[in-house]
Amino acid sequence: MSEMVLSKSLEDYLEVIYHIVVVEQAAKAKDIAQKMQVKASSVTGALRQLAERDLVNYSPYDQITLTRKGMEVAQDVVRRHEVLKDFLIKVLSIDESEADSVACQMEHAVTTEIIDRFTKFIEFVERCPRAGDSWIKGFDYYCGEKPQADYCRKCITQTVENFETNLKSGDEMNESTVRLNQVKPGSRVKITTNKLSGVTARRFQEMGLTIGSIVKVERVAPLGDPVEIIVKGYNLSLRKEDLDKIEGILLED
Amino acid sequence: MSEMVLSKSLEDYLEVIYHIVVVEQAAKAKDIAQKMQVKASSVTGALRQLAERDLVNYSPYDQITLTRKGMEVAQDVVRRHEVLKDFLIKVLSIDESEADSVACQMEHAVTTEIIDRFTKFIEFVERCPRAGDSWIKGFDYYCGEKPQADYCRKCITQTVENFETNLKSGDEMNESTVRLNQVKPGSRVKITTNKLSGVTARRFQEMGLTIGSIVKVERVAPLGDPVEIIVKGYNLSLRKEDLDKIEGILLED
DNA sequence: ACAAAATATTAGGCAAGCCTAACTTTGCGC
DNA sequence: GCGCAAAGTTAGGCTTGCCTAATATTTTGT
Ligand SMILES: [Mn+2]
Ligand SMILES: [Mn+2]
Ligand SMILES: [Mn+2]
Ligand SMILES: [Mn+2]
Repeated sequence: MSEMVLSKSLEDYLEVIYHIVVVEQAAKAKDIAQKMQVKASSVTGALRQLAERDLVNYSPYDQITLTRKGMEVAQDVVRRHEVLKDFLIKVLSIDESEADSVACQMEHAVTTEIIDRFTKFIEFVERCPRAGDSWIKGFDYYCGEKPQADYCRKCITQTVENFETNLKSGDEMNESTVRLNQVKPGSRVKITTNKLSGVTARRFQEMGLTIGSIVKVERVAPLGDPVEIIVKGYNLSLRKEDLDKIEGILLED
Repeated sequence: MSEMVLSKSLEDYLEVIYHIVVVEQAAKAKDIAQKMQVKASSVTGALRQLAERDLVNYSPYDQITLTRKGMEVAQDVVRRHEVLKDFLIKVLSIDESEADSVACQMEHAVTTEIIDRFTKFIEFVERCPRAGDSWIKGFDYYCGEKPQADYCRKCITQTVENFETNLKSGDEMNESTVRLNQVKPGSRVKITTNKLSGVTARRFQEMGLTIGSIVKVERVAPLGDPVEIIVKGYNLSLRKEDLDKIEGILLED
């Protein structure tokens, strides 16, 4: 068993299949070929390799779906892709379609630890009162023609405003992270952290409870357990001890 | 002629050869092999391809050097590498050796425009009074165990301090960019921008006047032209009109 | 129900990049 | 100058990942 190192190409196939099966219930070779920009015969070859590694359920002329393990790996690739794309768009202001294609190449170069670091960084930029949206706008401005003095005047003004607003409101961060088990029925949360592991982690991921997904807490049973949540349109019922390991950002209604 | 799209592998060979020839005067196949972690016979194959594209001067058993074009392309690859590595180390606090190996994979995925954006961003983080070193330290802290409230108190304090210091000193940026032709003899400058193009650009690059390199202005001739500078141990004599197109950060001392 | 069209697979081939093993060339010590 | 070790090259082979062409299967329309 062990390391399961996939080639860039196979990671991309997995990614493409993932994006198909979250919409349809099974992937067609033709659609995979079209999204991968390859001929159908290349898809057959890739599917054989993925099936050999137990990442897709496949046999000739049969339905193509992801196995449990395949779903897990695919989601990991997709997460790397999305985080990098987010960084390129939100922080560097690269345009969406270029960000997407560059992210899809970079995703194969980075470890999960580096992606976590990117995630934290984006989050930090969004939430730190010294940074935030206005700071990123400042960066755009800074990238312009003769920006320095002008930018800096704005920057310092903004700094003071932020400072005063923050002190007044008592809000130290721009948004607050909560654990899912602290959330009251009716609230929505954007998932940022998932510390579950093993089988439970997999199960939840498959149910759509992934980083970045938005979850609404629906009902809490009389004894606080189980808790019913809605994610991607599905109702799920989870034990409180598991919710404890999932964090997110509380969204305004 | 036109696009000259090199494979990742050939870009890496070029990069390795570059790093050798800036120290020795010619590259040995054995050393290339060792740095590329590849057998010597693979090097021969790569050299043939690079020679075919006019990037290296090579024929069997002969000296291996970079052509003008090869030097240019190599420096472009090296720049992509260094900028990404810098970002990973300075902004995300990834450790040096991992940053290096990840950068060497990412470098093949990014365009020059994206690299420019990274460069500007690193510069912005270093120079903006709202960010700077203390902000990045804040990020490290933020990544720790239970950091939020605590971090934010520091952050806000720091913001105010920065604000006051900046207002007092009248310095709006943490460091100031100067054009090389404005620099007085004896000063050192870290190059950040090079707007030269064509043959001149190439010549200067070859002489070691690259982004990030540190240059000392030695003497200015009576009429202000030429100017003598030291870069990477070499004395160079440049015309004032060219210096005009090069910018950098003035270093203390 | 069955032919035609669409979809998928197989077979065979090619390029890139690496390898090992066998060879040639170079250059150094004596 | 000569002989030998080190360095470099060539030949041939392997894997990955793509292709085209031919074949097989499934789906669709009547
Ligand atoms: Mn990809
Ligand atoms: Mn991708
Ligand atoms: Mn590289
Ligand atoms: Mn590199």
